[in-house]
Amino acid sequence: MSANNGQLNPPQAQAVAHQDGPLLVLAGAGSGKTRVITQRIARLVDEGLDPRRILAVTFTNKAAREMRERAERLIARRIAGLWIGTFHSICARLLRRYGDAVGLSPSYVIYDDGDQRTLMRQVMRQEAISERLFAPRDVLSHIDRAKNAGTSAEQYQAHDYFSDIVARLYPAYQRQLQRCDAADFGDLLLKTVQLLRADEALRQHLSSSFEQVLVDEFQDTNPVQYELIRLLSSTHNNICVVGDDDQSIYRWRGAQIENILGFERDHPGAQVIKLEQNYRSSQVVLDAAHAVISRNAQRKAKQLWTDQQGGEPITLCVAPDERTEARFVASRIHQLVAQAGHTFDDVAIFYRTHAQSRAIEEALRAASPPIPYAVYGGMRFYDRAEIKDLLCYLKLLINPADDVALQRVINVPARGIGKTTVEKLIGHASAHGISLLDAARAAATSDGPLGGAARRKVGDFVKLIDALAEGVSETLPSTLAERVLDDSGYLQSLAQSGTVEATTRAENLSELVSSIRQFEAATEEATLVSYLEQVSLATDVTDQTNEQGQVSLMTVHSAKGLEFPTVFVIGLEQGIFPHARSLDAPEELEEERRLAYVAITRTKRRLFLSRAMQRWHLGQLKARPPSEFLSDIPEQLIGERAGLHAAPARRNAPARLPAFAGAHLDQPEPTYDDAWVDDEFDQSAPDFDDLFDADGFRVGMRVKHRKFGVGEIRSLTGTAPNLNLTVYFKTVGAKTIRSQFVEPL
DNA sequence: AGAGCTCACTTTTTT
DNA sequence: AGTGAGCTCT
Repeated sequence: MSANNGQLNPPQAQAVAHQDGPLLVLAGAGSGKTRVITQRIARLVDEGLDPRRILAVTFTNKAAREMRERAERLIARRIAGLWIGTFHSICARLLRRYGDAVGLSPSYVIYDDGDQRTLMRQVMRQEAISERLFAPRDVLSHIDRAKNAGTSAEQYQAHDYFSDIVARLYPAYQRQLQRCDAADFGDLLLKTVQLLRADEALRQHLSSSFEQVLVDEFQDTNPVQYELIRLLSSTHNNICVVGDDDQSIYRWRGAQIENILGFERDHPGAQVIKLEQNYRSSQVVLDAAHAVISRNAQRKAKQLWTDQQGGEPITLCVAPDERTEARFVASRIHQLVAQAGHTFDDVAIFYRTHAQSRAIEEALRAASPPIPYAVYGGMRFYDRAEIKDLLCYLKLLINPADDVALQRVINVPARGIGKTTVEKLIGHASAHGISLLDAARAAATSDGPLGGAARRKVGDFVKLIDALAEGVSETLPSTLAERVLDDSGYLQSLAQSGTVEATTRAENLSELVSSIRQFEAATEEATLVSYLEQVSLATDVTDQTNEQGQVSLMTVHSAKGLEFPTVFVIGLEQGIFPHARSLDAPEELEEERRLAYVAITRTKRRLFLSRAMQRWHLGQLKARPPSEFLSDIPEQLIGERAGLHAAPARRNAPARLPAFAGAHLDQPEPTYDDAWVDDEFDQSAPDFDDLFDADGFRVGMRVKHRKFGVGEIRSLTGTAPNLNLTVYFKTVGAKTIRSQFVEPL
C-alpha cells in the first residue's frame, strides 16, 4: 500500500513466507493486504513454482489486473500462465473447456440481467404463470439466491406461496437456458461446482494441478464460492485466504460472513495472521472509521493503529438540497487543487447508489473551469441499446441456439417481422424442441406456420445470418462486427433517421468496433467467443481505460480496495445511507455500517462528509434526517461544519415551482435544529398557468429544457407538483420530463 | 405492422 | 426521472 517503506512488517512477512497448509490473513483496511498477496505470488514464482500451478481468485476484474501487474513488477518479468481472475471469469474459463458434462458447448454464451429477464418472461408465458402476479425480476432473484447457496433446480424446495411458483419456474428456466446454450452469472459458479462434485477425475486433475490457491476478499464469498475453493484446493490444501469481516458488504449476493469467521473451524491447523497496522490513513480517519464500525455486534474484535498521529480534521457539510451539496463538493475540489497541490485524481466521491451521481456530474460540469471526472459502474457502455444489438448479432453468429439474441435482432433494423410472426416462430420452436433460428429456417423453406410476406422476410433474415456466419472462426471479430453493421442495414437505417441520437449511436458503434480491435491487439487468442465472454464479465469500460487527471465517482461498493488522498462521502441521510431498505432490519443495518466503514477507510488524509436536508429521489422531494452514522463520529474529529445556501435562481434555472392552479409544494420543512430556510426562494419564477387551459391540459405550448433546448408539449400526466410532461424536441425526439425541469417560453 | 402514447414501476449494492 | 411494457390508433 502507500507508505510501508518497502519493508514488510513482521506479520506481513510471516504471511508471505508461510509455506504449506491453510492460512487465514485477517487484514484490516489499509494494512497492506494486496501487498501480501502479490509478494506471496512473486515469492512462489521466484522460488520456481510454475505459475500455472497458482490459482488466485478475486472479486473484481480490476483487483485481478492490479494483482497481476504488481506481482509482475516485483519479479520484473511477465508471469505467463498464472490463473488469476474473478470467480466468474475462472469458472467461465473452466466451463469453456469442461462444460460439456453440464450441458454447455465450448461456445456457450453468458446471459446478463436483461437476457435473463427476456428468457424468464418467455418461460412464464409457456408455463402460464402471470407476470403481473409474479415479477420475473423477483423470480430470478430467488433463483439466483438458490444458485448462490449451491441449490440446483432439482434440489430446490418450495417453502411458501411464492417459492412454490419458483420451484416450477426454476427447472423450466434451466431447460430453456440449456436449449440456448447459455449460462447466467449464477450458473457459472454453480455449474462449475456441480462439475467438480460429479466428476471425481476432473476434480483430482484440477485440484492437484493447483498447488497454491489464494483468495482475496474472502469475507465476501458465498456458499458456492466457498465450496468451489474447497474443491479446487482439496489435493494440496495450500489455501491462503485474505479478508476482513468488517468489510463484508455482499450479503445481498449470498456472501456469508461466517466463511471467514469459521475458517479456522473448517480448516483444522490453519494458521491465522492478523494485520492491524494501517499504512493508509491518518489517525483521525481511523478514529472516525472505528467509531462507526465498533457499534456492530457481529465482528471479530480488532483495532487498527497507525504511527501517523493526528491528521486533518473531518469536514462536515450540511446542504439544503442535493444540487447545493454537489456544488459544495465541486468548489472544494477546486480549492484543494488550487491550494493544497492536489491533482484531480487524488479525489474520489462516493455515494450509496448510482442515481446520486447525476447531481454531482452536473455540478462538476458546471464548475468553472469544469472538473474532469470518471464515473465507475452505473450505466455500462455495453448496456446501450445499439451496443447490445450488435453484440447480439455476434452472439447469434457463434451460437445459433441463442434465442434471446435472435429475438433482439430479428427486427432490428425494422424489416417487417412483427410480434405475431415471432410468436408463431416461438410456438413452432417449442413444439419441435428446436432453436428459433432453426424454426425460422424451417418456416422459410417449407410449409410452416408463416404466410407469404412474412415467410419471405423471415427467409431473408435467415439468409443474412447464414451469410454472416460463414467462416466465423476464420474471421477477425472486428471484421465480423463491421460486416454485421453493413450487411444488416443497421448503419444505413441509423443514417436514414438522421437524428442527433442516431449519430451518437453510430459513434458508439464505431467505438465498439475499435475496442474490439484493441482487444485483438492485446489478446493472444482473440476469438469472437473470447471477446464476448470478456464483455459479459466486464463491469464497464472504465475498467480498461485508466485515464489520468480525473476525479473518480463511484458507489461505495465499487470503492472497495481503492484508496484516495481525499474522499467525499455524500448523501449521509437516513434512508439514503443507510439505505431505506435496511432501516428496519438490524442485520442489514450492520451491513450498511460496514459499508460506511469501507467508505471512510478509503481515505488517506482528507475526509469530507456531506448530507442534504432535502433531496429529489424517485421523482419526489423529501427531507431526511442525518445519517445515524454521522452521530457516531466523535465531535472532536470534526473540524469544520459547512452550512450552505442554495444557489439563487439563475436565469436559465428551471422554473422552481409548481404553478399549476393552486398547486403547492406541500413538503414539510425539515424540522431539525439546524434546519436551513430557503429565504432566497425565487418568488418571481415564471408560472405554468398560462401554458394550459382551465382543465390543466393542452395548449400547443413550447417549453425550454436545460439540455434539450426548446420543445413542444405533447401531453401531461401526474398530479401537481409532480407533473410529467411529454415534450417533443427536435434534437432528441419525445422525452418525458418533470415540470420542474423546464422553463416555459 | 409499426409508431406513438400512457402508465407503472423502479433502486441498492456487482459478477 | 428514466425506462419499458402494453395499449391504441393509423
